[in-house]
This record gives sequence, structure tokens and C-alpha cells, in this order.
Amino acid sequence: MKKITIGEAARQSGVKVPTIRYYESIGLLAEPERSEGNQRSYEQSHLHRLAFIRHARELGFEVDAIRTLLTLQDDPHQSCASADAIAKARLIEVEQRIRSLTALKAELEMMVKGCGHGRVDQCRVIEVLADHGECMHPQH
Amino acid sequence: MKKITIGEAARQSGVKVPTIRYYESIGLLAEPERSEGNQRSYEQSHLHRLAFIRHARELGFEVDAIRTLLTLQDDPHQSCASADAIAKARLIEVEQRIRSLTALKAELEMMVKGCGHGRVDQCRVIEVLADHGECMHPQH
DNA sequence: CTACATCCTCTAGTGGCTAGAGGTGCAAGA
DNA sequence: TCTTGCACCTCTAGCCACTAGAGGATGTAG
Repeated sequence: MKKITIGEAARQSGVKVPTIRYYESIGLLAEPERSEGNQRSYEQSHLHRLAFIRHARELGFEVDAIRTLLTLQDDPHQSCASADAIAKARLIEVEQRIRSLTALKAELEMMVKGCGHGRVDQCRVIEVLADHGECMHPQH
Repeated sequence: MKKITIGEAARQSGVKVPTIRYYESIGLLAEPERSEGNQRSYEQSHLHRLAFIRHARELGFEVDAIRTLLTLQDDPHQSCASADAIAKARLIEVEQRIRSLTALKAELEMMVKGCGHGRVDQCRVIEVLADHGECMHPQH
């Protein structure tokens, strides 16, 4: 029964110390036992939880979605329809974001390519920003 | 000399009324004249400014970058090297973001495809989140 | 003159942390 | 035993770029 300090938990999970405390404060991570000197003392289960949360955050899931996913994980007999729906919704968001960023990329490339590296009054970067009509992607 | 109210400016520029006031408060948009009753009264130049700002925000430029771009626009004899650098930096950010989102997309697709639509304990969505080793994209 | 939309200022809230102040606990070396 | 020094504690405030709402003034149409 070795006790895991918050610093050690941070090292092992890759989640920063203040962020761990923050997750506890918003109820994402269960409150751990405390040492005699009031210091947090984590179990392996907390580390699994942190890894789960971290991976989900990296995938861009919002804290509320993670909360739902965690309650699902806690009750493995439930239908996984909600988990599926959450992941699908996130996938659609990501696809949309990629599409929109790809359009931005095209516009930025045009701006940068058109820059004559001279003075501002010949600069395509400023010109395109000033006049949206110049821009090839009026959908945004 | 028709006076443009803040509501009219919002309608024409597509920037919301509180956002226009916010831009003024942070010094992005010059303070307009006021009517006798203390209401803002905009000129065409403000509308151009707002259009510029809006377009730049849509392209994801941060407020600080926009501040720089605006001072460049005000002095057309300057070299446009800074504008070029800002746009290039933004382009690199966007490209990086697209790459990372594309990796996420692949992982999410795998999760969703692997979901057997049964119970949570057979659910790939939860499983992948819980164990990063399951995930094909260990670079994140 | 009365509705009623629009405007004004000001404060506080959003998400997901991050930074810092001011103080306590704990392990190792002198 | 004492001290050094790091890691821990709580609490508050700050970050970005807005957004929401309170509470009141102004402007316009009928």
C-alpha cells in the first residue's frame, strides 16, 4: 500500500498538479484519502481515471461529455448508446472543423503567396483582410 | 451625413452590438462621436474597420495580431514584413491544427466503428478512452 | 403622450485551466 | 536536533474573447 502523492500522480498521468485539484473541485475526480498532514493520497483507481480523462480531453471532449462517459464506464451493464452518440457528435464536430480550417488554410496561403514583400499598400495580406470580396471563400 | 447607430453598424458589419462596444473598450475600434443623448454615432471608416476586424477574427487571428495588422494598415508606407510574418505564423498554426484534428478524426472513427451498439463492457468507445495503448495514434 | 425598441453603463459569468500569495508538511543532510 | 528546501495546502485572481443581464436613459412611431 504505497501512497501516491499528487505530484507523483501528476508525473504518472501527465496531468498537471493544479489541474488534478481542479478536476477534483468540479467533481470529475473523486476526492482521495488524506494523510495525517492533510495531503492527498491517491490509489491506482485514481490514476486510471486521470488517464481516461486526459485521453478524452486530448480528443477534445468537453468536461460535461467526460462526466457522462465516466458514469457509463462505472456501470458496464448499461447500453453504450450514449457513449456512441457522444463520440459520433464529436466526430462530426471534428470533421466540420477540419473543413473550415482547410478553407482558412487556402485563404491564408493565397494571402502569403500574394505578398510582394514590399510596402503595405501593395500587400495582399492587408488588402484581403480589408476587403472580403477579394477572398475566394465567401462562405465564412 | 447620416448617423450610423451601433445597431445599424452591427447589422452592416455582422459584429454584434456588445462585441462592438467590447472592441472599443480594448482599443481595437476608435471611439466614435456621440449624439446629444450620448449614443454612439459611427462613420463609414468605423464600418471598414469592423469589417477588417471581423474578417481577421474569422481567420483566427488573435486580437493582438489584429492590433498590429491595423496599425500597419494605417501606415501604408511601412514594410509589410510584419503582416507577412503574422499571416505565415497563423498559416503554420492552422496546418498543425489540421494535422492534429485529422489524427483525432481517425481515432474517433475507429472508436465509433468498433462500437457494437451493445453494452458498455463491449464498447470500444469507452475501452479506447480507458486505455491509450489501444489507440493507434500514440503521438498525442 | 404613450408604447416600445434601442441605447447607455456596469458587473459578472463562460470553459478549462494557470499563476501567485501566503502558509504547512516532510525527508535528507550537517 | 536543526535547518534547508522542495512539495504540498487553500484561496483568490487572471487568461481569452466575448456574452448575459440588471437597471436606467433615449429616440421614434402612432
